[in-house]
This record gives sequence, C-alpha cells and structure tokens, in this order.
Amino acid sequence: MKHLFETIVRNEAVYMTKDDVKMPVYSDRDDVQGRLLDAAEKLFCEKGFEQTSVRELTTEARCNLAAVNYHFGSKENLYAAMFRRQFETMIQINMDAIEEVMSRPGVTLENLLRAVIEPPIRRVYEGETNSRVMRLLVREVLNKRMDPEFIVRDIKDRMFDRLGRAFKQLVPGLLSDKLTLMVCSVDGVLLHPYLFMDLYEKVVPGLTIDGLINHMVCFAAAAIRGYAEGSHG
Amino acid sequence: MKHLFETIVRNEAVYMTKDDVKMPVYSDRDDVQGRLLDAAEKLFCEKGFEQTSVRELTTEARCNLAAVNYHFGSKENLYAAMFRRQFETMIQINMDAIEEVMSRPGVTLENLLRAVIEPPIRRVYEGETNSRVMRLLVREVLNKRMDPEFIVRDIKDRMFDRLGRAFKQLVPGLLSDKLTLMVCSVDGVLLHPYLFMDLYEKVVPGLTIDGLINHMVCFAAAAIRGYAEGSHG
DNA sequence: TGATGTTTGAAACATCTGTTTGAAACGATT
DNA sequence: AATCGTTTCAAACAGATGTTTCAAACATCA
Repeated sequence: MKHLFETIVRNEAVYMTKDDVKMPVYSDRDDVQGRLLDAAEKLFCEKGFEQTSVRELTTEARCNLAAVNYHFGSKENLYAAMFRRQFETMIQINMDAIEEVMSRPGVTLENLLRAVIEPPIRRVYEGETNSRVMRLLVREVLNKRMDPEFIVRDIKDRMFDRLGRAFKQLVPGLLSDKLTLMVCSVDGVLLHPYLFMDLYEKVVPGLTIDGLINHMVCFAAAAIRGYAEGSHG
Repeated sequence: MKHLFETIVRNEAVYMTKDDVKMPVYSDRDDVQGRLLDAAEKLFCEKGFEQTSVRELTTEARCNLAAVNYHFGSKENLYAAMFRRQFETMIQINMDAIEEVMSRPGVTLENLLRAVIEPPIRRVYEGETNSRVMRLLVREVLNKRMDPEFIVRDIKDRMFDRLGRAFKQLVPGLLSDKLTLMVCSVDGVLLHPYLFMDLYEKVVPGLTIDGLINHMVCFAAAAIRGYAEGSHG
C-alpha cells in the first residue's frame, strides 16, 4: 500500500454498508460515525495522520476504541472520508467564487484576485476548521504520502486552468504558455500567509487582515499586469 | 517537552562530551557519529522526524541500535544536531548571495531577485540534500512541532529584514511599512516551486529550469515595481 | 602486561500503535 | 416474548517504537 490516497482518488465508498442506502449524514452528530468524523476533522487537521492515534480519536468522539475499525474499516478510511469531503468543499467554494465574479459585468483583475484571495485568508485568520485542511494537504504532499496525481487532477485540472483562463480574459496581453506559471506564482503568494498566518502576526507589526488582503491583491495584480507588458517588448 | 527545537534555539551542545575538546567533524565519516549524522541528513529530510525510526537510522549508518542514544543522548538530539547545521548553512548561503550582489555597482532589482531565487531553485531541481531541509522546516512549522520563535529570529530578523532593505534601496518608491509584506510575498513566490517542484514538472508542460527562474524573477520584479508605482498615486 | 576508560553489541524493557475478538447490550421485527 | 441483525464494550493481540542494560571488545597509558 504505497499511497494512502488512492482510495480518495477513486472515490470509493468508505462506509461499511451492505446496501447503498446509508450515506454519511453530517448534520446528525448523535451517532458514533458523525462524532468520529468530527473528531477526525479536528484532530487530523491539527496534528496530521500519524500523530493522531485511534485512541485519541475515540476519546474525542466519546466512543469505544473499536468503533473506528467497525464503522470505517480502518484509520486510513476514516481519514480518507474526512479528507475528501473537506477537500471537495474547499475546491467547490473557490470554483463558485471564480464563476460568480467572472459573471459580473465590468469585472477587473483586482475583482478576480480579491474573490480568490479574500475568502480563504479570512477563513484561516478566523481559524476555521475548513481552512486547516489546506495545511494538511500541503503536509501530505511534503510527506510524499499523497498521490501526486490526486493533486494534479483536482487542483490543476480544475482550479488552476480555470484561473488561468480568467487571467487571460481580463489581461489580454498575457501569453497563453505562461498562464500556468502565473497561476502557480499567485498561488504561492496566497499560500504563504495561508500556511504561516501565525508567523505573520509575529513578524509584521500592526498587521490587519484587510491590510494583508489589500497587499496581496495589489502585489499579484501588479505582477500580472507588469508581466503582460513585459511580454510585448 | 513541548518544542523539540528549544535546544536548537539555545544552540546547546548536542554531543555528550565531558570536555569541550571534541567537536563535530563532518569530514571524518569513518566514525559512528559522522555516519549517524549522514544518515540523519538523508532520512530525516526525506521522511521527517516521526517517520524515521532509530532502527532505520542505525541500519543506514551501519552501526548498532544503541549508538544513537550513546552518542547523542536521544533521537531528538541527533535530529537537532543535524537540523541546526543544515539550517545555518542554508541561511548563510542566502545572506552571502545577497551581500555579494548588493556590492556590485549598478545592481538592479532583477539582479537581486535572481541572486535570491536562482540558487535554491537549482538546488531543489537537482535534488540536493541541502535543499530538502527547507521542506523539512516547513513541515515542522506546519506540524507545530517547531518553536515559532526559532523561525522569527533566524529567518525574519536576518534574511527578511536584509532583503527588505535591499528592495528599498533598489526601488526607492517603496513604502517602508510595506517592505516586510513584500518580502513575504516574494518568499511565497519562491517557496511554491521550492516545495512542489515535483508537481511543477507534471503540471507545466515543457518546463525548463531556466524558464522557471526567469518567470519568477520577472513576476516578482513586476510586482515590486508595480507596487511602488501604485504607492505614489 | 595489566589496568582503565571508551565504544560496541545483542538482548531485553516498557510503552505505544492499529487491529481483532467475543461477549454483552440494544432495537426492531415476527 | 423470542429471534434477528446491529452496535458497543473491555480485553487482548501482534508488532513497532525509543530507550536501557550489561557484558564483550577496544584503545590508551602506566
């Protein structure tokens, strides 16, 4: 078993149900499965996969030790179930934000950048659980425990390509073959405070969340526009 | 014991020597300590701290299991010894590169950016051991197992401040209170391919190392210059 | 050579890990 | 009430982990 996330990629069922009737119901937090998924979101996102023991999970979920293996088959399956849902949510939120802003008449590059940058930064600033899954994703990639195909397919083929097309639409001078690298660099600008928000608050005196967002939008916009002009000469 | 790296910060001796005569000699790879440090560089940087077992380390170093605890006191001390050395090396290389380029007459913003961006990107592209310690650093920060003070002191107070002053020197229009954020964003642009080089090769068709470096320099330069102009109006 | 301090080595230790087991409790249907 | 499948629970399992032990080997100096 090389890559943990092969099961995620193939989107296999993670529940040990014999009929396909039972689906994960996240609103119902009285059952053991729901509490285990809550505990998984909290603990896995905080400490990572290996650092979180089944005993911690079941203590947090106030259930028996064997419940993880009974309901999910294994610790890995519980992880995969929690991860896929969080990841899908995150991607969908971003895609919807892009579509929304691009449908507005007279949309500018700054509008698009703000739509992509502001929500995740605010989420991570407020410490939302959802935002922690992104750090977890990065950690998994760095740990080389996640199948790179997973990243390529879901992030590149969906978000990066969409964002690249939007850039080209708003800044016509951009060369098509540089779009992906452009998106990568913008992603770097976004990921940096996303990953290290704790440090930003220590390193940048008098930092406000609005000031940070404005800076990022201006920085990225200036880079893209300047890059487009440079391509001409 | 909360933070593993408190020992690193205080720069304590990690060798169990009774007299201060014995110092780590990295060139002499015939002794057990040297081989253990080599193994630590290789395995810790590849797989992280928890994922690397003492048995793997001692097998790689071709020595007995007890050698780690005998020579270094604990697995953590071995990790700290290896990490501090790699980290110091990395910072020093960057600082030297900045000083060198800034001493050149007629230095441009692009010169500075290239001096900061090119060497680490080439190192990670060629898969040098030294480059992996940066991924390890990020992993440790994300795992919250590293004392943030460590990062702040060594990276911010040395590299970030120096780079910010250099930016202001080369692009006079920049506002002083935005320098740190600017450096952070440039660091984001740099860190992105540094962390995810494997994915870049999959995601960007026809990517060359020179093309990537040129892109990053142009992107960062355009951002900084555009930002400076925007500050005026 | 003999004594001394240092280094190595195989084995054991204590603890933690994910998982399995089998009996008990539960809930619904007959 | 009796039977059924499902869920919970404490206990045990098998394996891996970092560390310790203590005797053997080694080097150094008297």
